[in-house]
Amino acid sequence: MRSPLNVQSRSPLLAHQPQYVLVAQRLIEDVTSGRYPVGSLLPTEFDLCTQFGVSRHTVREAIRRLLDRGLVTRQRGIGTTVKANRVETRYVQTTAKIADLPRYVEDTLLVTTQAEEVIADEVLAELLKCPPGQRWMKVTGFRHVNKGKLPMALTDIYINAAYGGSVNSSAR
Amino acid sequence: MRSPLNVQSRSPLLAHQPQYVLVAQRLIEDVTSGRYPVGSLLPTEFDLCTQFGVSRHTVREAIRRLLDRGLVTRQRGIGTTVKANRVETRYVQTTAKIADLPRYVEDTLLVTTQAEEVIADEVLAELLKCPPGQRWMKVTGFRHVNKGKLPMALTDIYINAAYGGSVNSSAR
DNA sequence: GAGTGGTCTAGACCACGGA
DNA sequence: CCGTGGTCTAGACCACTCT
Repeated sequence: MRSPLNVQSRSPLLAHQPQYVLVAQRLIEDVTSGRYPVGSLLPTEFDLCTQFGVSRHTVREAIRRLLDRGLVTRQRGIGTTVKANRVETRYVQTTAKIADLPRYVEDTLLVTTQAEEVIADEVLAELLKCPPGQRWMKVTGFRHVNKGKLPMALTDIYINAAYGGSVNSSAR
Repeated sequence: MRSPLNVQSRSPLLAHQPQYVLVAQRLIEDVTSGRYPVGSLLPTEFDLCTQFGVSRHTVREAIRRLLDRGLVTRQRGIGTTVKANRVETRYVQTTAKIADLPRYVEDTLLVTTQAEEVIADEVLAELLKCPPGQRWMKVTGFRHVNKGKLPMALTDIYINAAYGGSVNSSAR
């Protein structure tokens, strides 16, 4: 194996990190450092198992974290392809809870600053859990608490183009 | 077990759905139909294993789908709590907000170089879409992958003073 | 056919919350 | 204490891609 994972100090003061997080950190480091350039293939699951000395389940759990962050995509029979070499801070992932939207709208106000149509590339497709190539309306804005005094968060909302018309009005 | 999962037709024309998708469909159906109301607990993993006649891994993979859709949350020692009774796939909201920082911090390290309170001048007010004169906490730092070898990004975080108190401590 | 990732099982131990 | 979900192992078979 490449080098044993840091089994973190037993000190109860230090937060315990699961192995798959440690593996993910190493892999993210390798991707962002250019060891695995964009377009290249990551080592196979089997290779990573022996490199890190962990089971396949742990390796897959680690790679899932890279997948969630849009760093890689995977294809059966092919491998794991690097798609990006940095984590986009803006894309903090919170999946759709349309049920929360009414409550959101009650308490907060979205001030739209930008709205444009985008085509989902592979990274965005993974983020949105949709097939690549799909059309989405991307709305950017600041979310304010209630009467719009204090901006609380910067928000990107992706609306499937097929339904964009109805939401467009609500965003205004 | 409650009832055997439909082992889908062997017809090659029908798309094969993995078991954890079928389990997830059943659970989503149970949540949206009100069998498990918002606020209630889902059966335990062990119960679901016997109900559906699948392994724990498959059950967990199914529940992960509900988790991704924001239908439930989970707590060790407690159980799986229903948080919403509607699933909506058309809208995906990604938000960069304070509450999401810890998850991001798992894999990266923010080395704070400066933290100060600023008063928004006209330029900053335009950037932040706020009235001039508002108080903000400005945190500047380098974001590193893992042990801080290569800075990945230079980050300026503006935190509205009204929310700055809790974040101030975590940033240092 | 060989190699890849996708699914699935049957076990194990741990960390946490509540009685 | 017990039961919960969280992590992890070792193994298996399958679907897919490429040669």
